[in-house]
Amino acid sequence: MKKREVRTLSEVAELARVSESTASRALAGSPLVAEKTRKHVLQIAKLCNYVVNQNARNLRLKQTNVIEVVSPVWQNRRKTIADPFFLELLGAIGDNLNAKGYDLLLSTQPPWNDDWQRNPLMTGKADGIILIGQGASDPMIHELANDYPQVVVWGADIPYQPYCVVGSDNVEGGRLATEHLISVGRQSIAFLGDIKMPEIGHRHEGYRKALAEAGRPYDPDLTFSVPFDVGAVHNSALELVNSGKDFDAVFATSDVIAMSLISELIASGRSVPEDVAVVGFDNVSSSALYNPGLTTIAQDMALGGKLLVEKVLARAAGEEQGSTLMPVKLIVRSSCGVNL
Amino acid sequence: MKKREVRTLSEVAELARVSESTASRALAGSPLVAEKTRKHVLQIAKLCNYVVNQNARNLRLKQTNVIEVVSPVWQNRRKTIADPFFLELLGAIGDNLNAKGYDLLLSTQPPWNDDWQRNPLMTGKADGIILIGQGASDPMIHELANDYPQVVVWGADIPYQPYCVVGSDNVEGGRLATEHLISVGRQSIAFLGDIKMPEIGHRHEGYRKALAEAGRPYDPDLTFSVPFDVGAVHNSALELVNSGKDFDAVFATSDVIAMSLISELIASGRSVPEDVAVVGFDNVSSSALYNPGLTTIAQDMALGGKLLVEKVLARAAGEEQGSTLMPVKLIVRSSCGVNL
DNA sequence: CTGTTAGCGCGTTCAC
DNA sequence: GTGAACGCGCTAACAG
Repeated sequence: MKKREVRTLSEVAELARVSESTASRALAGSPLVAEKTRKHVLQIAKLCNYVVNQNARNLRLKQTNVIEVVSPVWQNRRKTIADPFFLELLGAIGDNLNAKGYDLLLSTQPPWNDDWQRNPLMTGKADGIILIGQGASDPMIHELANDYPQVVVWGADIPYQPYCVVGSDNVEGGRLATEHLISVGRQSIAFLGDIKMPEIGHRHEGYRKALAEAGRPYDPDLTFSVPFDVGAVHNSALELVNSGKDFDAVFATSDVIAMSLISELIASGRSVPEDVAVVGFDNVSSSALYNPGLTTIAQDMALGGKLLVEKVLARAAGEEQGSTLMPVKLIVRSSCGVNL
Repeated sequence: MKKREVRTLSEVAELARVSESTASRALAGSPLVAEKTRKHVLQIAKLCNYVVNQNARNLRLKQTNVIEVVSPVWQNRRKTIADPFFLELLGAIGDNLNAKGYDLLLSTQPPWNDDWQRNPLMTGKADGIILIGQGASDPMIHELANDYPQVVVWGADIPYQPYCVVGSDNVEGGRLATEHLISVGRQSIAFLGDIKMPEIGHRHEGYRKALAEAGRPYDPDLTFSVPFDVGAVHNSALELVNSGKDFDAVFATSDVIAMSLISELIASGRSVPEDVAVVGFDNVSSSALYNPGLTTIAQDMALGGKLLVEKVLARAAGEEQGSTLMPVKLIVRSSCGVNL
């Protein structure tokens, strides 16, 4: 079994009887080196299992080839349902980063914690940051993006905040969901989600828009605001279920929330979709496996990951990059019954 | 708005009218520096928003404060259901790493790809590696762990492979699941899962053990082996559903597989738990939200993350660390009906 | 084409 | 207590 001891460039150079520079050039595939000596150096390097020390290389090159991904969701992980949506988006980001030769540093803490010591751009740990979700930290993001252009966020495009964001067309998503519920003959449609979060706020806008388009009145009592926290999701679903309100449909603003709601509905003796139709949001992979199959609004996570990576790398390279709103799609399954 | 320009230690030293060494010592909190000058340097540093460059620091210290987490699951992500189980374990790992001041480098590629160039231990990118899952790459893991002790894997403890693994007692889990199905009065219990994967193999052992303990015969035709790949999960669930085999219970080896199966069962007109009882594995958070609530075997992901981190850091520090088998627990919900 | 020199930003000997 | 010098491992500028 060959030992994989880490060696230094100078050792390789010595063994190959060339200078460090030539060894370096050979390894980097520089055209400034003779084909013969290049082959020689490469062979020696392979022989002693040499690999360049990225740390030293990065120090010299003043770059890192690392992008940090931060999920505020994680800040209160213990209270939070591990939403598969995040994993799917993370996967897409990882794939795209990898394809471009970048590493992914995953952080559970926002960059502005510990008096900005956590900021990987300041500590030289990363070349850029992808922030997942804005929530309440929008002002901090604003400040961060103001100092560092190489920041991109996944979330809602808030007009007066001029940082680069990639996200779905949440207004249209909300509209589509609600429109579908209306088209399927439902009369009283409730809304379940934390409208203080920008993305959810937009979905609520779409909800009201669809109502208006159909000439329906908007009843504020049918909007149930729920923080993204497992106890609260549960409580709000319960609150809605036990509200005594008369509703025959619910637009739940995430698939996980929809599932939580449906399980409560069923526990309370109501059936889905017969008694109440439900549409979710995200098109998480398990929504197809749910019983009943969840009708939902699909976000294109693959495209999202691609765009986030493209933009953050472009910005790290000094280019300008604007925000992008991605189209959404209605996926019809069984949780709303059939068209009447 | 204050600019957060990255400055160097020598600049801070100059501004503080001390040498680089003293500045370095002051920032590191060394006792070799006078309290007065320490305060002074710190103030200057704060004033110009100085943060030490970790890259340079690490190069000097020959360490990285980074642990790489690799999930082979990701190698074929496009075909794979984003299993929430992974996200929950990842979260636990991240929390523990963070608490110890370590960063988490997430990799979609195993360290032995690209002729070992991906190995973060060789490139100086990380101090240790946590591998999630063994699957078919067991020989490569074996070789890797042989060269580098600072590797820990989540999976099944295969006796003849002497690397450090943390995992659940899968045999006992399989036994508990099957025993429950028996105790609930089921006669013909099928097994659904890819027994070529070590962990699933152990669960299958437990399945047979419970059967034997109850004096039941083992019918190989009731074991349906399914690769962890979305199409195949679906196909195998379908295969099982349409097999014509006479079964009134299924032990599905993950919650996601269980959900997929149940949705097929229902589509085929059978009801759960009345016609067939199902128990899953993992106790993923959404299993409580499923309809019907999924009876399952809980793995302690929080403990798992804690142990993985403790062991990898200990090993990176040169200490010995053996494998750990964690206890599992049966969580009874509605998918098996009530005890007869 | 190749070797010599210098320095990325920091921590740590060793003198004073 | 403090400063000067050195080197972590590598790449880029400059000669030749």
